[in-house]
Amino acid sequence: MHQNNKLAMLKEPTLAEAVILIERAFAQRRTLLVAGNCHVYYDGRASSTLEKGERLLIVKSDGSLLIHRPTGYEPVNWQPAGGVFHVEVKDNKLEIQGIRSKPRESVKVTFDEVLMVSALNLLDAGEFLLHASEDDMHRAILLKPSLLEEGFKPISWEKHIEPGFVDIYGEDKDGRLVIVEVKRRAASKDAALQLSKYIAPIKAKVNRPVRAVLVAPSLAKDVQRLLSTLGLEFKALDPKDCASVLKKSETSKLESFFGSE
Amino acid sequence: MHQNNKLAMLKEPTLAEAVILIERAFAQRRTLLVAGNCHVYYDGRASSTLEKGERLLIVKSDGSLLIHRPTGYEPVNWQPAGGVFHVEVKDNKLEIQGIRSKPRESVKVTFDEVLMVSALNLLDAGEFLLHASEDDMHRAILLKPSLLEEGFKPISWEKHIEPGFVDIYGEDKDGRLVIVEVKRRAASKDAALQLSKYIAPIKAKVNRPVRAVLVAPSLAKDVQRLLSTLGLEFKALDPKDCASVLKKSETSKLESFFGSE
DNA sequence: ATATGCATGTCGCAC
DNA sequence: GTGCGACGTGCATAT
Repeated sequence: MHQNNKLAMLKEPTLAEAVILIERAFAQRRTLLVAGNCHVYYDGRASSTLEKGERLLIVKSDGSLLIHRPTGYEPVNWQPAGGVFHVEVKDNKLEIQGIRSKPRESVKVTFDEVLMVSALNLLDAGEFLLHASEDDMHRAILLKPSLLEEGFKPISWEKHIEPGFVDIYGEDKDGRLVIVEVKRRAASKDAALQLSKYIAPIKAKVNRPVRAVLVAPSLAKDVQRLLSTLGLEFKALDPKDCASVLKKSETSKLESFFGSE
Repeated sequence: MHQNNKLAMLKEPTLAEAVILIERAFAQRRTLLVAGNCHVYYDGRASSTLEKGERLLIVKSDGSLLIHRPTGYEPVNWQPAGGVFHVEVKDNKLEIQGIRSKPRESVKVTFDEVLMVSALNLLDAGEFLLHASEDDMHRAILLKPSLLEEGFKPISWEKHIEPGFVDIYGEDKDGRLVIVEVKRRAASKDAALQLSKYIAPIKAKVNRPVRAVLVAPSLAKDVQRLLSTLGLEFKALDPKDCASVLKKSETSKLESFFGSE
């Protein structure tokens, strides 16, 4: 077995050899990888069985568990963080079981052959930044309301109006109220209906003209017609363009602080 | 390097050694694992950066890609199946890039240190079976309508009624129409609203009493009140109980075929 | 090809 | 703790 502070690994170990390394990986909270021939049972919110085949099992230091088949983006079985684990050799098979409470569920993986075991001590404090989320779109519109239309003045955002929250709430150049629903993907029928359900309650409260605008990069097939039926408007806006607006704003803030050259 | 038909792996290889194995893994469509210190850029539907840290990269034979940090169920970056990959050593760093079309996007992983590389030839034809989906609930009710209520007679399912599809559609023991919306989790406000929007169109068409029943294991906090407001009913039903009903039905079919002993 | 809705969704955030 | 909505959601299915 190769082993040092960062990495311990076994190639085609016996089950007895594997179980020792796996136990130590659990005890020391390493990232554990086990590749081999196994079957899997899951029971919890639903239940599933996976017949024998070769897969990769990953158990992370926070107690999350993933079982990956050789194809597919998604794990075939999994457990979110917080599981506790048990490993043993029984009937000449290596059993790894992860149990989670709230909700109560368990995954049992039974290997009859292990290709590889690896215990990794991964250190990762790197920052992760994502741009062009729906939240970026909100912020871009608040920062530069003309993205929606000239003369738009935001009043509030994430405002709670029964029956839910309105993304952005403002008034147009003629003083009419504007309700804005933002989507980072092509707006579906559902988005239009969601927006429409706010109109009546708000009209009832404010007693002045109310407009409702759906903001999204595009509209799904038949949503255009639905919009006119429901009396909604549409404004095309791309999430990545919003991210640029925010970035440019950061840059110009820096420029105003440090000078632009 | 350890190597055979199923498994090739390198512990703490030089970048030059790593690149050779990685290229071969791509060429032979192996499942590739690379653990090491890296940073990641993503650009496509959105964009992201991940600063340096130790992670596990997985590239599967179908061209899906996952980057896993040492904690968290979800990959921090990823690419669904269909990507094409390129690897090279540049500026004394190992770069692996995955590119996907439709939508156009790419993930670039740059390692400055590699802890481990592994290329696995995983064979997996095992069948996967899941029980207790929403679809199982539909089927259980159709098979045994008394799960909903005594005297219920299903007429159709997944019936298209503007503005969408009704899960199950039937009539009760008194001949009233019943619209059923099924949820496998606690029913939310949204589920109630979704169901309610079918009532008016259907009433307009059939000109006889219409009931609407929400079927779910439980109700979210304030949904009870909303139900009375909207004139909806609730029937508690657990997805796993539905799965048992289906399983028992399978068993009894087998029994009627083979005899129960 | 596009649109619609489920998912063992997961995750974060507000109440 | 529970509810609610976003997600680079992914994915299957129906049109």
